[in-house]
Amino acid sequence: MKINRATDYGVRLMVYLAACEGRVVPRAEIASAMEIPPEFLAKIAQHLAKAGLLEIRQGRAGGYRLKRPSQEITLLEVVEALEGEIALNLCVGHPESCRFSPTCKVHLVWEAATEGLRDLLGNIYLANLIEKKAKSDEEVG
Amino acid sequence: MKINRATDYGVRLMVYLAACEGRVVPRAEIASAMEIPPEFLAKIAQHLAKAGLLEIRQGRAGGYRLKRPSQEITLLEVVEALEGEIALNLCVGHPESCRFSPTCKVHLVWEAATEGLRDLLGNIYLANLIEKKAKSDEEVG
DNA sequence: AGTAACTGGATCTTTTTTATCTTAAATTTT
DNA sequence: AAAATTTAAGATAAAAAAGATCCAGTTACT
Repeated sequence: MKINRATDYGVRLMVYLAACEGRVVPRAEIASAMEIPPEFLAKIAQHLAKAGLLEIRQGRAGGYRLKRPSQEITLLEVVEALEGEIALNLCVGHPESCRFSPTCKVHLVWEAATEGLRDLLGNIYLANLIEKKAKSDEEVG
Repeated sequence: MKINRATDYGVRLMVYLAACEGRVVPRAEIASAMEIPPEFLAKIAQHLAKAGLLEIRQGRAGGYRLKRPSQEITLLEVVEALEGEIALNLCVGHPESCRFSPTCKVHLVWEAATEGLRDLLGNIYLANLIEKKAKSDEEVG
């Protein structure tokens, strides 16, 4: 019951991009800053791109960039882009996988827990997750 | 981000035992009723026994039985007996595993989500999960 | 054209999960 | 005490998933 490494990396990637505000960031920079194996990062980025969460620029000054504003991308989207829809047990979302699920009270618990988790992650936006750079009027004023 | 099969089986086992109200239930019966490979079930039961959740009777009329009343055993205990303490990401419970965690806002999210999940499971008791047999005064009114 | 940067698919290694096999021990019945 | 039944505990194995890497090909800037 853990997210996998790819998801962890993917979240780091997205948060890093959010902090870069629209700049096209080369993969090597992210890999080094976030301590992610660069080749693995490439794969993760490709998934996130297919899910419409980031934009890939190929060619000489290529790299990655968020596709949408960081205020509009939730952690849930990032996680589910990489792991598929969250389901804490097989029977969640696939009741047919378990003969007992129609009458099973545990099934209901897994569903409730899954929903709770999805709700929580669905209310957190990348913008909430970046360390705010000190801005003059915030910092001094 | 799923419980594993052993945990699913373990929960079924515990709920089945809860429904059997203190009877010593042979492994074969549980395995067959709950559709769990018997040898695998044995391993799971051993774990749960070590965690003090069930009692194993060896020998001829042997089998398994809850160690404590079903009103006092939570789903959280069962899950954590089999998977270790729930932690949705490596960094939860082991902040030293990630260089970034001291300042990482995502870390806080994983912690909050983990706590949410543990709370939910910690408030559900085996007794809540068994199908009540129709009792005359409940059923007929 | 030349170079820098990413793609997409294949491959490979390691780890985890799931399951089984085997010998031994415990307990009840005869 | 012997026999029958039932589980223990450790080893092993098979399958699946996770994590990582490689490379030929493509894109785009200068």
